[in-house]
Amino acid sequence: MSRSYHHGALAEAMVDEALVAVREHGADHVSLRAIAQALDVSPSAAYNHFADKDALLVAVGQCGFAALDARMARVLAAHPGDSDEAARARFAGLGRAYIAFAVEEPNLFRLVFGPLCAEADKGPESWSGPYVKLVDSLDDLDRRGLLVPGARDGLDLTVWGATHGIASLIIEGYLPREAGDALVASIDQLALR
Amino acid sequence: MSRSYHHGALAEAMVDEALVAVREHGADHVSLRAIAQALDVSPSAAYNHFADKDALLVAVGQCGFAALDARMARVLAAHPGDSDEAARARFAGLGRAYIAFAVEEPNLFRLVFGPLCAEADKGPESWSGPYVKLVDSLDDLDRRGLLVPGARDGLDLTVWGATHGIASLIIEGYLPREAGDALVASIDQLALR
DNA sequence: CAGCAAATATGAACGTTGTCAATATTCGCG
DNA sequence: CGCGAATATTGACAACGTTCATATTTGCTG
Repeated sequence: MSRSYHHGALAEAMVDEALVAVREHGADHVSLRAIAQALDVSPSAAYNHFADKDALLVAVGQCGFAALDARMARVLAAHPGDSDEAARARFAGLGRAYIAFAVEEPNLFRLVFGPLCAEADKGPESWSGPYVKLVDSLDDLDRRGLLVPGARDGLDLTVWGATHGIASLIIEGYLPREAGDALVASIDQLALR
Repeated sequence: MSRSYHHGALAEAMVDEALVAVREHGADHVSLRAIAQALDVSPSAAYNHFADKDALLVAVGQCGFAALDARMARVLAAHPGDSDEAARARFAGLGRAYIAFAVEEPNLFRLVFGPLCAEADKGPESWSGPYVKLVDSLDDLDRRGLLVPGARDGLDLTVWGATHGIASLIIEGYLPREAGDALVASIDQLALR
């Protein structure tokens, strides 16, 4: 036989394969059977590791979430230091990274923030990654007195919302890619000094 | 026979039925066959009026878009007058209406701004409705000198993005419903004076 | 080392779905 | 009336998610 009866690590292999399929064709238009076939495995083999096709997609979404978090972490690492300049660069970079992720991986972005994955892990606990990075960055700016007075309240909401919204609108074709930079500039102009 | 062989106005009837189904179960989880059955019509009858199942969903999305536009128009009509107060109320009301639509009709909102409908009518031409209402409102505030100096540039982007993003994040469960009001307050605080 | 239970994969099957081709029915116009 | 265009039907097809009974493999325990 070409392969051993047992695949060995089917769960992870299926997530990897599904990840590729999602990035290429979107979470809809992904077939469990096709993924199984690509892995030389019976279609029903998946049900030993995932309750559902949706469960597999949720696992893919968690990978996507991790990728977004890693991208934002990389930005923070790229602008270290205690200077005001660095703090500004970190803040702007976080927003740009968020939008860049959406633009480069729109199907993954849609899955991560779609109804399917949102049901799975709601609440900002598992959301600790990107969310606290934004909050920390804003706190940092605030501590340095770089924020417009009185602007801190609700600013995380506004910034996250604006970033997420612009990212969504760009990848759906409602706004051009340059809108990302314009958004960052506008937020800087509104909230920073 | 219960009804004539010809249904007469199948296209509109199918859109109406599909609209209900989308609002209840989401654009995914909508079956063309089920809609046809609800209308006592053969499954393939739809293909005389729509190229695709997707085409039908796009038509539903256009209804949803019209509903959003109508909601925003109603807000403008509810706060007439030339006063600064009215202008502020119109601006805040537009944002609240956008978010309220998303909260009350999340499945419709997702369809309207999803990849399916976005492909159909991209560009702000057909988008004239809600988008120009926002732009006009901002221009109005600017003309009255109610905007923070220098804030007008890119503010439509930021406001639309923030509103859209908050709406999305609320209906996916990442943010509580109150975030809508907080967002409006935060924008007022940042951009208005 | 033997053997047994748990884990894992298979195959066939079911019901459902979107879609198409061929056919039938109806409508409106000459 | 009759004929073409519009509209609906029937039947079929392939693909899908899912389940069940079965087969194979692994790893632990005696």
